[in-house]
Amino acid sequence: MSGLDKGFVLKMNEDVALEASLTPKASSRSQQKKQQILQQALVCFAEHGVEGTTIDMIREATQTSVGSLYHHFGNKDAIAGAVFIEGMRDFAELLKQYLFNLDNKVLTQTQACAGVKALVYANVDWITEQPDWANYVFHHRARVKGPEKQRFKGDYGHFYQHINDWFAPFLEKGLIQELPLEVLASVVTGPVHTYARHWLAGRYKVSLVEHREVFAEAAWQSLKCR
Amino acid sequence: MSGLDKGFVLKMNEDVALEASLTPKASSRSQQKKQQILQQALVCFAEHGVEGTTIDMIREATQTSVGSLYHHFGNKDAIAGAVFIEGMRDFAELLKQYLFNLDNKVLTQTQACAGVKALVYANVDWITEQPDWANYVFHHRARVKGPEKQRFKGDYGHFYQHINDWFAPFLEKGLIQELPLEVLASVVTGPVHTYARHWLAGRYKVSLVEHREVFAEAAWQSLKCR
DNA sequence: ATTATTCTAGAATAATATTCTAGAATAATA
DNA sequence: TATTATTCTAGAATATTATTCTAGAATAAT
Repeated sequence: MSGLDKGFVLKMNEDVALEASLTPKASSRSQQKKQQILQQALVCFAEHGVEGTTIDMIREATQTSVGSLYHHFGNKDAIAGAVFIEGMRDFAELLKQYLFNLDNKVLTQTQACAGVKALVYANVDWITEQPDWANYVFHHRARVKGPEKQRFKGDYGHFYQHINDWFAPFLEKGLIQELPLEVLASVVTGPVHTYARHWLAGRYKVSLVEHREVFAEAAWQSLKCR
Repeated sequence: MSGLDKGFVLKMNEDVALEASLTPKASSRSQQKKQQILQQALVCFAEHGVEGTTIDMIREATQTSVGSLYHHFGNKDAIAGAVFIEGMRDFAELLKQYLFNLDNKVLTQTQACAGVKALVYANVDWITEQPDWANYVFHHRARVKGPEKQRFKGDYGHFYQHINDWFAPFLEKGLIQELPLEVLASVVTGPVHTYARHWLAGRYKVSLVEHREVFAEAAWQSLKCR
């Protein structure tokens, strides 16, 4: 941990604080219920797909009532969207640890390489530890809608910015190729994600983690300046 | 064209012939209707998403009846699955042209590079020409179920094998890194697909095709032997 | 020309999401 | 602690949408 983690991680801190101040103490028990719903919903979704799971299944799995479900989330799709956001938050937490504990003051090639590889490692490791969540996140980004979508965009944008900032010095010093940010991101995560999608779907037999170093090395080779 | 295209392209030739022989001439008009349904379904899906489009929308768009829809396809999901398969077939057609017109008898680094880049070009160009279809294909592979899924698996497996065979000589001669096939595939298509997903979703502003050469070069750099 | 088959139509049915109303639990305030 | 306000739970009622079913029209086979 340390003093690094102030105010980013999807910049949820302010928002959570704000919400908490709007609805004084009410939450705790209620929040637990919401978490339980999201958790059980993920289980259902992983087993039957989002369309395949009925509200009634979630109701049964959480030992609650339709009224309660619709009270906490306005409709089925809002549950699906919330599961996505929760997953992304969990992933961001891990990535934060992997990247922001590295030093970006010493601008050596070794450090640039470590940074790039940290991105790959974080992806590989989270996907490996949370296969259901990862698979869900891969397929259901579009479930996030309306105001939730806007909020997520903002929060994730901040997070993305922090990553960008971390790498900026290395780019300036010419240790990493000067490509558009989106292209860099795609080159680093693309291969891992593509492999992961197939593996999670059962189409590839060798687990993602076995290629952890291969993907990390490939990413670095694509990005480093020659 | 030429003498290259015998019996692959998703190995549909035999099956189509078989089906045609089972239901002698019946098809033509019926097939046209099926095609029209798939086409209009894609339009609806692109606009409202699969869940967002009702059977009634498709019925209206195709000027037909529910009975007719359910006669041609057993249920809504079968329509969704068929749209996916049709899209993949269209893409495979293009890839075939790009790759199999190249020479793989002359085993030079230049030719190996051309082969790898052809894969990237085919992806970039098809996605650019058929953005709706591409976006659909990216998100709805899981819609293919039951016997259709098995058939698709077989057909696509054959196609994949042909690509593999094309590259085999270059691998043997040590012009391309000896990595597992799935890893090679992920490194080549991963960045393009990842960028494409974001672009198609409107999250990236610069169009995919503008990075065509960048992705092609990156793929080659990752794969070539040093 | 007759018969069989495939296709179209739309009403009837079934499955499922969503809304609504009443009351229970919990928190806020005095 | 008693009172009041708010949030939460429950399940029946309703609405939406997918699917089935039956009859008849169009097309193909003999």
